[in-house]
Amino acid sequence: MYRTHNCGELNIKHCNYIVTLSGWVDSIRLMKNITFIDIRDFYGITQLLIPSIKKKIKKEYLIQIKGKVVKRKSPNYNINTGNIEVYVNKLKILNKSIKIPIDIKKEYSRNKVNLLKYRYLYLRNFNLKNNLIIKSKILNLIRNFFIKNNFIEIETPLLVKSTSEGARNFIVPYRKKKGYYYSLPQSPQTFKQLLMIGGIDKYYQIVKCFRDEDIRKDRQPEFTQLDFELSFINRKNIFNIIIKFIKYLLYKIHNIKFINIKILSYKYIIKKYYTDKPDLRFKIYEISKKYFKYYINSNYLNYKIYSLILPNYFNIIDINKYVIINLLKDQNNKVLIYNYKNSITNRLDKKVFKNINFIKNIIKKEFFSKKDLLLFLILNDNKNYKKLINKINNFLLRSKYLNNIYIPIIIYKFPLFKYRKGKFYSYHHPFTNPYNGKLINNINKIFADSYDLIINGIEIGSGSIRIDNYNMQKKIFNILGLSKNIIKKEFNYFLESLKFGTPPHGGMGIGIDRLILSLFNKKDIMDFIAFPKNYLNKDLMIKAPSKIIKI
RNA sequence: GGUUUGGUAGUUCAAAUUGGUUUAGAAUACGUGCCUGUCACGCACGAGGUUACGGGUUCAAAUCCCGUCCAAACCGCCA
Repeated sequence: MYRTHNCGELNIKHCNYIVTLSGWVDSIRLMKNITFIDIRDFYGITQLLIPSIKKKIKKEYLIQIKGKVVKRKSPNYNINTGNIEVYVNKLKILNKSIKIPIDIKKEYSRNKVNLLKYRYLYLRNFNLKNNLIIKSKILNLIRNFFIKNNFIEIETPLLVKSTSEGARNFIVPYRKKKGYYYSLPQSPQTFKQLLMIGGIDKYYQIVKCFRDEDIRKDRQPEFTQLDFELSFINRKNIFNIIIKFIKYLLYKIHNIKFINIKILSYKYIIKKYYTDKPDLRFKIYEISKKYFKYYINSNYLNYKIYSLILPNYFNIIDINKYVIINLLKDQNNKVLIYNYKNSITNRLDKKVFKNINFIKNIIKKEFFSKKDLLLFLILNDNKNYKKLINKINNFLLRSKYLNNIYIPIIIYKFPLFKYRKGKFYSYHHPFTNPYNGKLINNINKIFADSYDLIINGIEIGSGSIRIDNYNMQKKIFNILGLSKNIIKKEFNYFLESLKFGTPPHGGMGIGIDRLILSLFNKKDIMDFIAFPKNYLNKDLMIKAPSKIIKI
């Protein structure tokens, strides 16, 4: 027997037990007549006490010991097993280790070669290991949620057909006929729609997807997606499921019971935040010059004025210090602070503003609660004001007060197409239904029945109500400029399928790694993948891609 | 595909102002020894470098130039 207990479970209750433990040597503290060894396994660290050590033990040796659990003279409160130690009387080396090329305990900056090359060693790192545990738990929660809601998990093929639409495909040569290829799927899109046509009412799948594009901090060439699709639903039905799902996760993970998920149109979002993935944990935006003549005094016409809404979870004293110190470096800049109270008592800085309604309006529309604050940042219109705003923005984003705040948004009513280089492209994908099921002549003004889920500025997933009508699908392909030949070769099977009584259906794909990033306020997708690829889409550990060795 | 930055002990990083005798350092890891209570143990000593590789310029190259390889960030791309 290799062990009676693991290295993370022994405590004061186990005193006088004779135990056997196996694990890696985490650290050695050697003295003349006494030696301490920290032994580590998946579950934790236990201190061993060895009166006289005879064997040569080095770091990362795998050892097995037998001994008695005793109370420590001086406890270490930093670890779970800190009250006890094991008085060793048998020690066996199970496997030796050479000097290791990375420092397991260290937190490295991103993407060091050795972290990827010796990824199996860095998996022994406490944080990385914990991240993988988190991911496993979340996958479990996801499955629970969908099973509870009567979805069934169905696998779709990974060897599929290459299409000219969308991201580049990874291709796989076909052995039986030269010049023919499979492609790895970018998503199970058409397959899940075919499942709906096949009468599978509610489907979900946790599935690998592949996109041959360059990576970013939140992007890998192969990634895991939560994919789901349902029949006989409309947009609102799906929003309800998304809301229920996010609430479920936040409750199970962070014990957050009340959360307000906003549903906003694309038009509104873009107009207001100039981005389709805003982070609403605080709001900072420039007040458009067109309002100036009504609301701003003429002395300030040449200034840039930003409004900054700070919800009550910020510590205003900290923010004050930073924002004001930064802004007032240049004496011409100015900061004005309003809360709910002094805006209704009509406090007005007459030097700057003409009209209190301006301020009241912002407060009415933008405040989450009456404890929020509205700051006006009145900036000299020199070249540095953008840098300053950026700095403040970054400062707020890094703030510890944001750590447990989640503001999910569902954005809907995207454009159906985007026009680029003389061609129309699908904004979402070519199977998306138009917003009210009808096309109009002005293609630029057609909206889509599609939606994105954003949490704290991270795009978690997107989906749509799909086209369930043969003619509509054909029209969309035509607008996209797909030739008859391409339609026939790439999508014939799909078009055909729409002729057989297709149910109304829709769904969504959610990037699981990004979901985790947003739920844990993390930035780097690699931290949640056991064996990630580097910036050239290479695996430095197994050295892939590689030439094929012919035997 | 484009732009930019970088490659120095096993590892993480410095310095070496414009080429000039620098001992190319530190921390950590490693080795040897000392230490009865450590827990990031401590202390002493030691070993460790063809400055990524190849070529060029020069009396002289870590430093300047060219090429190759490797790495990082951003843009493009991600229907």
